[in-house]
Amino acid sequence: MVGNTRKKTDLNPNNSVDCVIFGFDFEQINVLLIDRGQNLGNSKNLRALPGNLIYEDEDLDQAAYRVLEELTGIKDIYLEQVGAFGNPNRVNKESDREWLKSIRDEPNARVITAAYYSLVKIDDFVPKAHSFAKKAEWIPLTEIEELAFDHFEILQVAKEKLKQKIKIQPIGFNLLPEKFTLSQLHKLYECIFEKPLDKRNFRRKIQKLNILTNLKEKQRGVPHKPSQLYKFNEENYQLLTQNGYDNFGF
Amino acid sequence: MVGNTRKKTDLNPNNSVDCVIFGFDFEQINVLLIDRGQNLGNSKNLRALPGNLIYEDEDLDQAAYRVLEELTGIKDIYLEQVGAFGNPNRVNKESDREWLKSIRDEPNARVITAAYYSLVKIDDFVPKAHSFAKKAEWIPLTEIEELAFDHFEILQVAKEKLKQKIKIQPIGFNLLPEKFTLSQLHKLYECIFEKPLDKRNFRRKIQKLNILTNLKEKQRGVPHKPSQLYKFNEENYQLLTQNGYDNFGF
DNA sequence: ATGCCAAATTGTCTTTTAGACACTTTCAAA
DNA sequence: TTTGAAAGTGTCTAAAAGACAATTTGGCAT
Repeated sequence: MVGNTRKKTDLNPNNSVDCVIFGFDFEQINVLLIDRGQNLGNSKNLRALPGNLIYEDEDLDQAAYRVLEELTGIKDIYLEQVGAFGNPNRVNKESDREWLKSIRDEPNARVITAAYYSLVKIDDFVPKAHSFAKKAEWIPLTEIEELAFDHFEILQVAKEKLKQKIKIQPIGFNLLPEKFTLSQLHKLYECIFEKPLDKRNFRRKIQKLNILTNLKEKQRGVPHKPSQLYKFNEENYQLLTQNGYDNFGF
Repeated sequence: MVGNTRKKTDLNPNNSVDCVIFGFDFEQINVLLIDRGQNLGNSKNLRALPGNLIYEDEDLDQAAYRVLEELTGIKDIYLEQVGAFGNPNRVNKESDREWLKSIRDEPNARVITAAYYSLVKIDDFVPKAHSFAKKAEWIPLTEIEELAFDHFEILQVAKEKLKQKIKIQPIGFNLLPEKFTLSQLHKLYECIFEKPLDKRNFRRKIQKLNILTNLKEKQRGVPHKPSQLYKFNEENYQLLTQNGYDNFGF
C-alpha cells in the first residue's frame, strides 16, 4: 500500500510520530515549528513540532519520513529516533484538545508518539505550510520556551541526543551546505555544545581527523580575508570508523 | 487507578513495553528471558524478552516498571528507554502468532512496543516465571542467537545503548552487589565493551575518579590473595557530575 | 612447616591529546 | 591607501592513554 491509496480511516488513532527538525543558519540552531493558527477562547496559540498519526500498516521510521515530507517537503535526510513519549496526559492540555477536535476523527484517543530528530541544510529548504499547519517557520532554539503537547520536553531530549550523537558520529555535516568553511563548522559545534571552543584547537582537531577535503576554492565577496571551502570526505570517514574510531567530541 | 483495580479490558491492545534485563554473574553478561513453553507444530520454541501490553491510562515508564515487577518481581531498579519499535510485521512470525492467540484478546492487533533496559544485581534475584511465562531464566548474552518477535533486534540496540551510556554515567554499579572487588568491576567493563582492558590502566583510571570507597575489608575464603572490597560512593559521584564531568568511558 | 598456585596489587616510561594563548594575512570597501 | 573584519597559523604545558612485569598474599596440598 502506498501513500496515495491510503484513506484517513487507515490511520492508527493511538500512535503518532513527531519530528524535531534542526536547521543551522550559520548563526544559530533553529527548529522547524508549525503554527496551528488558533484564535480560540483565551488559550495560547502555541507552536508545535510537525507530527501526525501513523498508518496502521506503516513502519515507524517510514512514518517519520512520510510525515516530514508531507508537512515540509523535506526528504532523503538524516533521521534518528529520539524515543517514545507516552504520558497519558500528554495530549490533555485544554488548548491542545480544541485543536485536536478540529483535525482528528478520534480527538480523545490516547496518543503515544515516537519522536525523531533530523538535521537539514537550512538553505535547501524554505518551509511551506501544508495540511493542518497554518504556518511553518524556523524558530531559533534559544527563543523557544513553550510548545504544544509535550513537545517542549521532546525537544529537550532531542537536543541531548544530538549532543551525544555528534560526539560519536560527525553528523553535523548534515546541517551545512555541500561546501562550507571551517569557521562555519566551528560555529556549528559551538552552537550544539552551547559553549565556546578555542578556534585553533578546534581546527587542529578537526583537520587531524582527515575527513575534510580542501576544495582549494575561496569564498567570494566577503569584506575580509576569504575562507577556504571544504567538503565532507565520506570515504575517509568510512575508513576511520571501520577501525572503531569514535572520538569526534570536543 | 492502581494496578489491582485494573481489568484486562483496560489494556491498550496496540502498545506494549519490553524489558531487556541485564545481569552480571562475575563471568559474563546475562539477559533474563522467558520461555513461552510452546510445543505447537513445527515452529521453534523461541525465548522472548519479558514484556506485555500497557494499560490505557498508564505512563510508558510506569508500565515498564509494572511489567518488570509483574513478570520478575524486580523493582526499584535502574531503567532506561531503548526506543520505540514499530515494524508492522514485528509480531507476524507464524510461531509468535500461535502464542499470541493463546494469551491476547486481540492477537491480530498491530503492536508498537517501547523497549527499556535495566541492570540488576543477579544475586538479588532468582527468576520466577509468572503469568504467561512458563520459565524465566538468565541466558548468557553470548549464547543468544534468535528470539521471538523482533526481540533480537531490540537486544542489539539495548546493548549498544548500554555501551554508550556507561561511557557517560557509571551505571555499571547497578550490576554489582553492594560490596565488590576491583577485579569484578574490571571484568564487568570488559564484558560490556567486549574487549580486554589493561588491568593496571583500568585500576588507575577508576581509582582516580574517586567514586569508590575502600571498605578496608578483605574477601574471605578464596584460594589466592584476597581482594579489597569497595563500594560505590554516591556522594563523590554527585560532586563529580555537578561540574559536568562525563568521561567514564574506557 | 614448606612449597605451590592463583589472583591481587603496584609504578614507570612513552605517546597522544587537550588546553591555553596572540599575531599576521588577505580581501573588500571607504 | 587605509581600515575593518574575519581567516589562518604554532608552541608550550599539562593531562590522559597506553604499553609493559615483578612482587605479594592467602589457601591448599604435601
